[in-house]
Amino acid sequence: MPTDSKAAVAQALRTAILSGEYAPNQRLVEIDLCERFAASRFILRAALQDLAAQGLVEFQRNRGARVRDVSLAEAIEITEVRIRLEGLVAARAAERITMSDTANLRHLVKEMRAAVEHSELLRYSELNAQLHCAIQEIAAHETAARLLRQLRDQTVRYQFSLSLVPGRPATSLPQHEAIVAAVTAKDPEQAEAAMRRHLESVLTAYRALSIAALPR
Amino acid sequence: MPTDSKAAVAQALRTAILSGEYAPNQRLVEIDLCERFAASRFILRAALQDLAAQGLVEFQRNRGARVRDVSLAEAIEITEVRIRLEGLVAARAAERITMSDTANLRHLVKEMRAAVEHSELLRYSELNAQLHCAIQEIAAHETAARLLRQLRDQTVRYQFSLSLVPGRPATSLPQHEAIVAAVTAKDPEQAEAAMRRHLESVLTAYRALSIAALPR
DNA sequence: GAGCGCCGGATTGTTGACAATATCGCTGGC
DNA sequence: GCCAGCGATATTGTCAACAATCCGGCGCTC
Repeated sequence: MPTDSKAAVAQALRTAILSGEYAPNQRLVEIDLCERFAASRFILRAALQDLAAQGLVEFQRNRGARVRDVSLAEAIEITEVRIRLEGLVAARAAERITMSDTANLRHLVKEMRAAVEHSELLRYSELNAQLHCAIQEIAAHETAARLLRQLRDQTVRYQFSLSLVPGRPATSLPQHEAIVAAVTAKDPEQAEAAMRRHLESVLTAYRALSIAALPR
Repeated sequence: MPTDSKAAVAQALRTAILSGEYAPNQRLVEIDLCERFAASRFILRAALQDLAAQGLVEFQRNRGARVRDVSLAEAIEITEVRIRLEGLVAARAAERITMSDTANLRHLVKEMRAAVEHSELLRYSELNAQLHCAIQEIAAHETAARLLRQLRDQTVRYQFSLSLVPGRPATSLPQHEAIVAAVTAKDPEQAEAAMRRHLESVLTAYRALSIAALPR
């Protein structure tokens, strides 16, 4: 990328979008953003183009940029891809895990259990992200990690509503435990299988949402 | 994207890079490209940024763009991802295939067989791409297709050298036949497995290259 | 003769202004 | 009262010029 400030602006705008500060389909007027992020239109445009390449915003000719609205159907497609990629990552993590990694993962699981017990949904959701992230770091698979980051960004909106489905933490906690068990046992195949099972259940939850949404 | 000409320039430049007209690490001087593609620097820059987002070129601050050199290690990572994604796509294709699709796939296989018999390497390589492409179209999985296109673009260079490995077509032809057989039999699991086996063998070939390259 | 610093050309990064286009409200006709 | 056409305004798309930076060659010193 030409400039370094572009990256900073892109990152700031990304977090703003992900935090829901800009709603899907909301127009992103360049001048307003320039003011907010104290950047020139040139820089801002470059940042927008970056985010467009990552699927967070989309351009319409002569109508500028808007926050891209990913449909539930698309979220399902993305999850189907994630199942495979996170499976790969889990397998690699099982091959490469060290003892300090093991301690870290077990600690995370313990905290997740506590969060579920105390019904701290937000905390659980946060730990969930941390766990997946930690496994990705252990795997050290740059290509998969980059793609997963992108895909996850596109579905944050749904991840939130998923975590609100009653009973979701209760079903996903043991799955996470199974994943960590297989990864720490250095069993790539089991790890991949456990991760796939976990995300398959996420996929099922999405499909349920999708059916629920149909007959409004 | 702002303009439509940007997309055209990006596409032209992409094919130029993929065809090897610009070598890895070769500098892409903006003015020269402007002249060649009859575009303003503004447009050209936007196109470059696009290609950078797709991993085909990379920027170095104040030193402009150059063709990105993907290492063999990276090609291996990419293939590991492709194994999973193409597996997903094959499974989906098996679920959705129609009769006319079936005829099309079988025709492609027949041509591949002929190409192998006559030792037409280039033709076989071309048909190979067509087959994978056809399966992707049947699957109609936009998310996976987009990612695969990107990943494939990054590895074209290696795909060429792979097809020159002696005996490669002989081993990959039956694998392709197995994939088509499973997909046309509408058996998603078999299709995914067959595709994975096929790409695993590609991966093995890459690893062999990588070892051969080590002791220079 | 080798190394170091300086200068000039080449190339990229950035800006502000201008042109093109869409959006929206207004006016007038029916 | 409503719709079509039209003009004003807001916004984006593009450009050409300017500033910043890097690269290579030159001379100077030791």
